[in-house]
This record gives sequence, C-alpha cells and structure tokens, in this order.
Amino acid sequence: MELVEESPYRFRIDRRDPMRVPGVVFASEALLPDVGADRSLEQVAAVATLPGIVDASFAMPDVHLGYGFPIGGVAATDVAAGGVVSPGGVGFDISCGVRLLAADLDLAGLRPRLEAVMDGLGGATPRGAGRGAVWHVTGRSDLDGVLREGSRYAVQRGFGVGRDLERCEDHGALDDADPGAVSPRAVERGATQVGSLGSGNHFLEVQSVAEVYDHDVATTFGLWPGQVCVMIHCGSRGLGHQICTDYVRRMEKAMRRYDIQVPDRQLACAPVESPEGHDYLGAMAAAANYARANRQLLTHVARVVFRRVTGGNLDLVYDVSHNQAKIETHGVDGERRTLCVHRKGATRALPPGHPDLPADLCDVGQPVLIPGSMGTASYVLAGVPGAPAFASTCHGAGRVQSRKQAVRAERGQDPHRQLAARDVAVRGASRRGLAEEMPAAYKDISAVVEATEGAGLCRKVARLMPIGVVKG
DNA sequence: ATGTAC
Repeated sequence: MELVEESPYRFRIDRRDPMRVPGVVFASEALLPDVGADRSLEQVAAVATLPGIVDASFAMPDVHLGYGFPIGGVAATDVAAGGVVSPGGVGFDISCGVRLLAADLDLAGLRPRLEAVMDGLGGATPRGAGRGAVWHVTGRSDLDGVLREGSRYAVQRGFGVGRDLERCEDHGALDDADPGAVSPRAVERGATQVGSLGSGNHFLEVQSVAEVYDHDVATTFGLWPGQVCVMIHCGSRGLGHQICTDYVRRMEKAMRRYDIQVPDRQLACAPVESPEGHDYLGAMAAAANYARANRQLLTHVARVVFRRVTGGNLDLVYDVSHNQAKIETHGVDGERRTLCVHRKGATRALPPGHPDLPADLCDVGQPVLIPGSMGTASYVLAGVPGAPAFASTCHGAGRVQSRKQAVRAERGQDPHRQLAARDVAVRGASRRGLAEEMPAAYKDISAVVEATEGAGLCRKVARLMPIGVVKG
C-alpha cells in the first residue's frame, strides 16, 4: 500500500488491478492511518474495484475500519454503466445522523437550571439497547407512515412544527421508500424503538457555542457565541441493522448471477438497476425515514423539557445523515451523470447555491454537523463550492481504538469522574459504555476538522462545547 | 452500530 502526496491534505492510492479507479485519502500526515497496523486503506482500495465506480474511492480524515467499506468513505457508481449499490457502503446504522437545535438562551442563563434540564432530558430520553421508545406505535399503519414519510409523518402527528421540515435534509423524508421491501423481522424490531437514542457513540448533548469562525454564516444558521444548543446523534436502531443484515445476505447470493467479483465478501453488492438493488434502495430509504422520524421524536422530548424547565424554545438548525446511499446527479469527466453516491461515515455538504438547500441558507451552503467524541468539541461546518468527493465531508472524530481496546485502556479509571473533571454532566450510560466512548478512543476532532477544511471539503462556522450528555 | 448470536 503506497500513498502518493498529491497536495497538502490529499493522498492518492494509485490504481492497480483489479482497482477500476484510484483511491484518494484526505488527511494530514498525522491523521493518516498506519498502513502497517490498520486495514482501513486496504478497504479504500478494495472499494475501488466495485463495478461502475467513478472518479475515485474516497476516504475522509476520520477514516477507520468498517464492515467492508471503511467508515469515513465515499464511493459513487454510474447507474447507467451497471453501477452497483452495496449495503456495506451505507453501514448497519442506516441514516445515522445528527440534528442540531438552537435555544433562545445563553450559557449563563442555563447554569442555574442545568441540573433540572439534565434530569429532565435523562428521564425522558429512551436510551440503551432495546428498551423503550417515545412513541409506542400500534399496528402497521403508524409504522408505515414513519417508513414512508419520516420526519414529515412525525410532524403531521404533532411531534414538531412545519418549519422543522425546511431544515431537514430531503425535507424530512426520502421519497422512494418501499416498506414492502422491509422484512417482517425488521418491522418487528423497529416497532418498539420509534423515538429512542440507542447506545454506543449515540448521544443527546447540551452544548454551548464556544467559538464562531464565520459570524455572517453562523448568524444565517441561527447561531451566536455563548448560545445553548442541543445536539442529537442517533440512527435507525434495530430496523436499519436488520435491513442491512437481510440485504447483505441476499446480495451475496445474487452476485454470482450478475457475475460480480469483489475482493471481500463484505462488499456484497448488486446493480442499482436490478431487483436486488431496487429493493435494497427502497428498504434503505424506509430505514432512513425511520431514522429521521427518530430524531424528530427525540427533538419533541427535548423541547418539552426545555419548555418546562427554562420556558424557552429549541429551533432546528439542520438535520443531516452520514450513513446513506443516494441517487444524485454530478459532473464526471465533463458530463452530467446519474450516480449512486455511498456515504458511510461521511456527511453530505452541499455548496452555496445548490437547489436542494432551503431558501434562507442558499447563499451560504449546507450546515454540516460534526459530533466530537464524548466530552470534546463538536463543529458546525458549511459546504463550499467546487468541493471534491461529490460534496461530502467527514462525520466525526473517527475511532482509533476498538471498543475492547478502549475498555482495557480505561481499566482502573473512573470515566464518570473524568467527565465531571471536564465539567460535563452525564445522565445514563453504563461504566463500560462510557469507557468505550472516552476521548482517548478517538482521533482529535479539531485535527480532523482542520484537515477537512485544508482539503477544501468544507469550512468552519462554529465550535460547540458539551455541558451535559445523555448516553445509552 | 446491534435484542453485542444463527
């Protein structure tokens, strides 16, 4: 595995058979994975062998090992040229993403009520593996609404306001969801988890705006220094997981029929224009809508708590997912092409002027929400014109230790105390769960953001610091 | 990420 430095923050993995395109890694020297100890760049090269892939197999500065595709990876295939879709290119947590809410309150105003807010959020947010949900859906019709219409359905049922949808990617729902392509088992798992945080790196965090880098853009996004915010990071729970499992299995079998060979079984895929490809994209869109409704319901809960304790409101800044495949139009070799863009641990970052942006954000570009590791900063970024990698950027800090390694490194320590020392109030989370998510298990989020900006993928708007966190 | 297992 040889890396050629093309420009600062951009490295190339030269194409060699059976790669169809080169690999491109956006990173600083310091953030580059150690090719001796880390297989994530081999995964970047393996993705480059997929039928129909165009331009390059991309890795973001937060790249790390994933199932088949690396996390922090972007790959686009040309639909008309037999391009494939791969469940491993989306990940198990379909449409996992981030939502940022801005309070009409500053940090000083929150301080006296912080414990009450945290107790309220901790008590009202269903979290952890399995157990509990905001919305106990009964029968298939409510769940169908969630799968077909995502946040739009949640708002229609009273869990939010119309303006929320203007600030959601795709206005809160992907259009081509096919609940019929979702297995009964996935539906069964999903029915009891609508409006729940989950576990692992998912969280609901109370934050404050610690620094603003671009005052005008921050103002347009509705953000100002010292302001209190709530960030929600969660996904499609057991439903998305089951859909990924179902379709990996189905595509493993289908590949022989399409005469597709991949260097790793975990890269199972099928042509976008095939029954398997169509069904996966329909099921994936249903899971994506489930994830968006999930974040909408947790928003509702947070608003109820804030209203009760502070008397104030929470306005949606933006909601964007970082695990998804989307059919998009991009210029490739001077031609407009219909592509299936896989973003796995990578965030869409639309440039200023893009038609899919809400009218009031059109001049400044899409808000990009980057959660840091627990107890560290999170960032608000903005899309920039002419960015590479199909308008995509990083999604977070990126793991450097496995969960097991992180738990071992925390042995004999008290993670609760360490977070208290950082002035972060914690609600929920097992000792082990916290140990797995300590900052030492992740790259430095600020270094990741510097590299994405240096690579021309996006630009900084604001840095947020955590005050309190609700964990699974 | 995940009813941390089919």
